[in-house]
Amino acid sequence: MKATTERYRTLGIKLTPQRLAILECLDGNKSHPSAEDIYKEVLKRFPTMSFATVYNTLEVLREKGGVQALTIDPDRMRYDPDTMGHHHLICQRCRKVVDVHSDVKVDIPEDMAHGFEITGSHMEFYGLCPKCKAKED
Amino acid sequence: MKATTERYRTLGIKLTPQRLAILECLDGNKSHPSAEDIYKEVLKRFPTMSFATVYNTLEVLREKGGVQALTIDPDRMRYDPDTMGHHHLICQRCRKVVDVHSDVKVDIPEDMAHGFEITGSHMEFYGLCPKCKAKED
DNA sequence: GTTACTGCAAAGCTTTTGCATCCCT
DNA sequence: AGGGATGCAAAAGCTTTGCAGTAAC
Repeated sequence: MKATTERYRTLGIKLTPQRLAILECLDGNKSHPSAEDIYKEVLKRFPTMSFATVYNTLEVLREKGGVQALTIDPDRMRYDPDTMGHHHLICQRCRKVVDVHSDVKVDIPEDMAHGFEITGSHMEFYGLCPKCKAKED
Repeated sequence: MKATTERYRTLGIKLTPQRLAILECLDGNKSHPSAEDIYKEVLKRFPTMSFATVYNTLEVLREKGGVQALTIDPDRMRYDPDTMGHHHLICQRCRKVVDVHSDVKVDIPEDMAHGFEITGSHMEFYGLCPKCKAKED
């Protein structure tokens, strides 16, 4: 059994060919794809694939912790199969997103937490990616 | 002349009663309102106010640096008149957003920048606000 | 056999745009 | 006076939903 299938099962959801294709598309994907990116990719293998199935599956995966929804793009949701804590570099010109795995522990002082019970954190670094920086001149 | 009016002029945009109302609504506003929040608020004083005017004005203000657009809410854009670098606490249940002004310098090691030219950063802390934490039990 | 997923289409929301009119400078 | 903003409505883009048929368990 493929590793992807195995991991899928551990999520405790019904396994379908479409869902398997979506998970394989996400597997190790560092491009932070949008739902449409995933749809287009999976469409190559499943010409009858529905957009609704992509959204439904992503929502289920998100609930089960199989994918992380990122709000880093003003225009659309982005998805990240890497659900371990990490941060992101975002190109403000072309919207490219790159992972930043940092050991730096991000903590907030107790007196600034305003009574919140903090469960996670995320750092975003904005700037220009190498390609867009080159075009700038 | 009111301080708000004065600051508005320094942005170099045409001053209208509607725009003034929007800026006054934003002035010192710590609630990180959505466009609709602002629309509803301004509607009280300008019953003929158009949604398009709110969006147009927010876009102009954003370009001129008079307001910051936040992508911290999956459902809608949020706006923040505080354009000085600061971070946010976000309640994942009710979407309440609270400012975090921290002196902690947020920097990324050169070797993790992936060639990006970094122009800014933003930290998000997720969790439950006091009210939602109380309901949790 | 049941449960629940798929696919299609339509609807829902937020945000944008076109255009005629009006108003600030 | 002229350029730009307003207001209205319609459109656009992303995402969700209802439903009948179908596949996974």
